[in-house]
Amino acid sequence: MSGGLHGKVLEVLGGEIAAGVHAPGSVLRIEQLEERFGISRSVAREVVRTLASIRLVLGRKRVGIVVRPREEWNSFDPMLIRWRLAADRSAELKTLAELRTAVEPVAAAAAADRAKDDHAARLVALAERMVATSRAGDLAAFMDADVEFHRLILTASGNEMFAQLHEVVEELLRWRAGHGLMPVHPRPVAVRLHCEIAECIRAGDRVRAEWAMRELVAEALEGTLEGLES
Amino acid sequence: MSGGLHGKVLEVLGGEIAAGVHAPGSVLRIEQLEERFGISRSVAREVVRTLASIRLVLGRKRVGIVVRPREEWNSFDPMLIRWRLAADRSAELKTLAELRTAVEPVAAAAAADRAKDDHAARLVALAERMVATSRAGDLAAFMDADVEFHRLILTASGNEMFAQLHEVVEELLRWRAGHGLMPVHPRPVAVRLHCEIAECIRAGDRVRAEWAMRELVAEALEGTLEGLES
DNA sequence: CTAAGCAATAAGTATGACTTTTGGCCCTTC
DNA sequence: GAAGGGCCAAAAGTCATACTTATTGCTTAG
Repeated sequence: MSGGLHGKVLEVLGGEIAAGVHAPGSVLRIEQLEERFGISRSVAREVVRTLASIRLVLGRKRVGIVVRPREEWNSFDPMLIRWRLAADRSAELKTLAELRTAVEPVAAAAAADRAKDDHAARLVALAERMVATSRAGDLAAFMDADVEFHRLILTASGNEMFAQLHEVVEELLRWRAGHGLMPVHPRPVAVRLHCEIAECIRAGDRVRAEWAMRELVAEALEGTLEGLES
Repeated sequence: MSGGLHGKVLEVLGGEIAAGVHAPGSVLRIEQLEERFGISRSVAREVVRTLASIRLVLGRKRVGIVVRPREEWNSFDPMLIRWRLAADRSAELKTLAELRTAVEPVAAAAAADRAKDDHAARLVALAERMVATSRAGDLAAFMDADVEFHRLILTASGNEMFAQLHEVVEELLRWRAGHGLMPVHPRPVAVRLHCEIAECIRAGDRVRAEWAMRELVAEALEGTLEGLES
């Protein structure tokens, strides 16, 4: 991922495959990669191994490195998500927004059941901070609080898979803000819902927490889809 | 994954890490792996690269291969899911069941919007088959139809991430059946819900499809959690 | 006691040789 | 001429070794 030859080459080649430069079924050859990137066999092979673990490619003897069909790719891999955001931002954002719609309400319900007291307290505090920053028109601070709010719910859900999606939610939130599609003052209804969710989780009311979150993400999805028209 | 030295070693080492044999923060060394498994440097390094791509480990110069904390692991990776099912089946099943609860209702709604006619028709046919096999007491055939039913909805949702979860759902369905916790005849209410879902998707009624699916997965989650007591 | 520099260590990279699998070709056979 | 078996070459897979680079912890000088 970070510096190092492996990371650089991986980034380029993975990005290309994710972008569809190499059609599914087409084959790459290790030697070809060595020449193209001026790298040694070891690095080329390790890059291929990494791509194989994301299920983007499959090495077959006497054939080469074949690009697998998209539906077999491991779409949850963070690297692949990055590459696809770069390649076709709107399609990937749509997919991610829909996933968020599915997960966050259930995560909120779980958090209402399982959140520790200090987590719940922190949630309430964050909701209050959102009220304050919203009134003050401090959008940057509002966004930070929003991101942290959702991250906290996902981790407090006690479900590791939910927790892992906090990066996805953050990406969605920040993208939407960065597109000026959010009004100068966040919508009051959204702020109110955040407060309600925090309160329900603190009170252990899983049903209402889930409902409020469902309302919130429904609105957010709508907004995101509208934003994708441009 | 399959045969080959790489796959074998990966399976063992990955399984160990997932099972907690190597505590987070502990370090492995490439040379150590070479000796232990009687493999060459290349294979050892490629195994480590694969584990690194699942975010189980992180190679650091002058230190070694350090095991990352659980919350950083890529819990959606199919390999890791397998390893965790093997290591702590009930915990992982609980996590997966909860994920399913979140995703399938939204997938059903999306399918109601986007399913092609032939997919919808196939869904209705599968629901009918479930009625028939249920009446006949043919549990194996019922299970196959059930698995295919959910797989079809997830792929028809048009969301690649949802589609990818069909293996998870299949695992859950088959596990529950294989535990005799399912009555000899599937619960009539469940069969009815499958029919309703298929019909709603065919009719393009996203709201009712989502609701019916929510009922279905809620019941399934309850059943799974009960089954996990034993 | 701090900061600069040095040395040992382990991953990372490079290279070349050897092994194994497998897809295609050819040749036989019915 | 279609079907089957066996040979060959190509490409991944594996191995062994040498060399490079970054980093940590120690040592030394200020």
